[in-house]
Amino acid sequence: MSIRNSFLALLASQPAHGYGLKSFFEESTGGAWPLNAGQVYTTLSRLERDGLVEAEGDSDDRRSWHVTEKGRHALADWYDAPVEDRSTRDELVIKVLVAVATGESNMARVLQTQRSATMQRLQEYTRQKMEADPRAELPWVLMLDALILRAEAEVRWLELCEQRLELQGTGGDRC
Amino acid sequence: MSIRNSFLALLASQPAHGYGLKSFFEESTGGAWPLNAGQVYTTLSRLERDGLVEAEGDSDDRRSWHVTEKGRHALADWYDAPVEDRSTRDELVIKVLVAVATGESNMARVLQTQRSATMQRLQEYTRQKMEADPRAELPWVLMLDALILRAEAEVRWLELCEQRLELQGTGGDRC
DNA sequence: CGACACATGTAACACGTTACATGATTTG
DNA sequence: CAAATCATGTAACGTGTTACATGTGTCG
Repeated sequence: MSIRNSFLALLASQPAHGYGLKSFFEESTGGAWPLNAGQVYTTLSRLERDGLVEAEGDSDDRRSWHVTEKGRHALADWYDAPVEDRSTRDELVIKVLVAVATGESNMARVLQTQRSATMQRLQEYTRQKMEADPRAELPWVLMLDALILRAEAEVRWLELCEQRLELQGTGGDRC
Repeated sequence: MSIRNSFLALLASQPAHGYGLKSFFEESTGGAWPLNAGQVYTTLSRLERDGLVEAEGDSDDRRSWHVTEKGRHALADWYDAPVEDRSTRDELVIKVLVAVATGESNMARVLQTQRSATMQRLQEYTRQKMEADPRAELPWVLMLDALILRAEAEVRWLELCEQRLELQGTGGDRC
């Protein structure tokens, strides 16, 4: 629902045409979620189908979209309700749990591979955060904050898994 | 790909029929990801279509599935490659960033609503973790670890957002 | 002129999800 | 006997994603 509702949010603040929504969405996410141009229009079609947005000019060239009253309600609902916990569907968690459940022989390697990758990402995010200007690139900085905190949590979880499974990490990739 | 690959993982450790896969998957995830029965068979059809699994008995009653050589490769690929970072698509992150980008007036409320909800979850997870037996319910305990670490990271991020946006949290829902 | 941003759209697909229909077997 | 569990499947749908086709305007 992220793209859908994001479009709703922009259109509630001001009408826009498809391409504008694309730019807005990508800027909002600090460029971390690039959209395929086509996706903009499939998403708009679905919003229109559900009566949440309407097109202003029927012209072929630049259709201007605006939110309906129903759309405003849907947006308010989005903002009002806290996002549900989707961690139970997280691919990494599932992968590790399934590996445990099947008695996967390379358990230790799976955990270490992931930990290395996540720590490398962590370094890269941290580097980028130092280079970023919080005033000029607020979305990107907020995104980096999220990315970093998530990655840290992931590393901690992987270490916890190693402990609980009584696996000895090599420690070689710790820094 | 989680369900798909989880099925592959079980079938690589031993052949099974559809219902068995369902039970296995739900036990592996500590019951945190319940499957609709139908989903098992749609997933198996897709795996079969892609040549990753095959059905043993053509009987109507209890078809036994096993993994193919190609399926074993696919599984190895899954285990070998670290899971990509999907945090950039996280609904909460997007929601907050979009709210910031549109100058949403109720920014503070959105953040606080979410923080309250997440902290409540956190409490509930912590309570359940205390009640759980790590030896008898390892999957569920590992899942709870993940849930807790994620929730903690989420709370920290929300607080960081408040700071960066120079919003004063009420602090009333801190405990 | 050529590259790039602007601008719109269709068709097809991926995975996950639900509702629904059906029946056998086990257990209280 | 009734309820729960075991067991299989289909049809339809949701969001997100890609590949593809098409064309205008602008700037170096």
